[in-house]
Amino acid sequence: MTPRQRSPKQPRFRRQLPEERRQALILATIECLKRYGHDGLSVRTISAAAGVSVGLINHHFPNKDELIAAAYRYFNNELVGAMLAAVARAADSPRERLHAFLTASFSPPNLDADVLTVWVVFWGLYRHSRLIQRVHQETYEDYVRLVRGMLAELMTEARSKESRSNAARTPRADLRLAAIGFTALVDGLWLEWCLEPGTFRPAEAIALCEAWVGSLTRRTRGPALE
Amino acid sequence: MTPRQRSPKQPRFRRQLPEERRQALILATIECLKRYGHDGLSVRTISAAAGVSVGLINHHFPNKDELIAAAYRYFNNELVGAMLAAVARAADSPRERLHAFLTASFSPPNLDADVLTVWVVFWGLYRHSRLIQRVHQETYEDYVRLVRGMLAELMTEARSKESRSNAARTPRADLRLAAIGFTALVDGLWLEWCLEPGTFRPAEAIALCEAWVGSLTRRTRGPALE
DNA sequence: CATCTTGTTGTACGATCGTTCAATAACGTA
DNA sequence: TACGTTATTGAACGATCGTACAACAAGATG
Repeated sequence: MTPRQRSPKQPRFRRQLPEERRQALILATIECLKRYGHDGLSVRTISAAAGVSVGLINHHFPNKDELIAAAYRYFNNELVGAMLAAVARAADSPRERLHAFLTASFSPPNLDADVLTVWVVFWGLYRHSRLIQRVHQETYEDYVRLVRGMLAELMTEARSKESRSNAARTPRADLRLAAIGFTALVDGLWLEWCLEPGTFRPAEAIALCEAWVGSLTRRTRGPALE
Repeated sequence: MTPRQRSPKQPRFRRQLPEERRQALILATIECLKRYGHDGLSVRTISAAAGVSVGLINHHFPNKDELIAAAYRYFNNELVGAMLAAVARAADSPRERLHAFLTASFSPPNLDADVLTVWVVFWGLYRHSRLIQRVHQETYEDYVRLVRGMLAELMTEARSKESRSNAARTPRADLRLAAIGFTALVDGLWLEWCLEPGTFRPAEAIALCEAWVGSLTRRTRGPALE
């Protein structure tokens, strides 16, 4: 009987370093977001998921919004970090780097409906929360720089390989628009797949993106302008 | 003084037909969604925006979720209807129809950060609400059919114009992937603009989409497959 | 003008929200 | 072992949530 009875030496809880506990709460927040969407963002749900009492959140974070912003920062950094790592891991051919980027974009853990749920909730908070806006601004620029860098490599490579006569003709405006279009295509396909996974395979999404980049570099002006 | 004093014959409220009141509540719901995001979805906020007391919502709708689902249905129908109308209004050239579609997509009232806010909140509800899922399924298929129809026109036109020898070569798979890629590009650009309106102009988004479709129809296989 | 129907009001209720705070106890340190 | 620091608990608070419902009144009907 009473298998639940605590032996006298068994502590009822374990103290942790503030940094570790903060990280655990951040992970619990994201987990709740995946499981319950926006409704998962209550201190009671989060603290229960973290195996901790309600009051502890306000001991490690000034308020709930700061915890959510911290979770958003972690989530963003995780994504950008994974992308940077995937690209860095690939060979130094621009084409292979792009392929690595796309493969990472269209495979787990990124390609997951739960991940979309998390993003959507954060987007929903974006417009009315200065905190979320600031975190977005601070973390997203690394992602933009990565995309622009990859495309710039590809376009200069294609430019130098194609012809030596008009080597400097590709205008800067094309890189800007190319990055915009590429990001839109990747994000749009990712969104589409997460909303309805049955309609196409990840490999097809990668092929679509690579074909877009291909038609971009085959002719110097690309599909960016008619 | 007391300009607020009601003259004895002034009625304190006006009775309306259930259908009219329902519609007014739906419009108020969308308005609150635009203004306050997810936090605007409370019966008190909505009823205040509609100039009506709290209890009236539960008199015209079985519960709050049904009101939200009705608002989602209206919002979807409004968008799809505007798109169908814009395309129907255009001349019968497939190119012009596509242009009309893109122009409607990338101009007000669709191209609006407030509209994005509304979408994001609905997406956030999608995964955990059977009601929202059903409404989405019922209303979105018209949109998909419109896009597929436009692209099919363009591809068959390009096919017959290009060469009579291999007229029947364009595989069906290309239309499917083309529609997927096109939708992704349009939605992705739209999302990007709403999140950060300063980075590119609507006309540039339209040009990007038309260039994509152009490179799709120039060579029979298009950028869909390498 | 009296009557009836029913759209509308506004209070009340229980549940849940985020936050506060005094009490508790885990665990490093002397 | 005794002490001190502080991470942790859990009850309590006021606010707000969605819903129910009895009372009210607008407007059609006779």
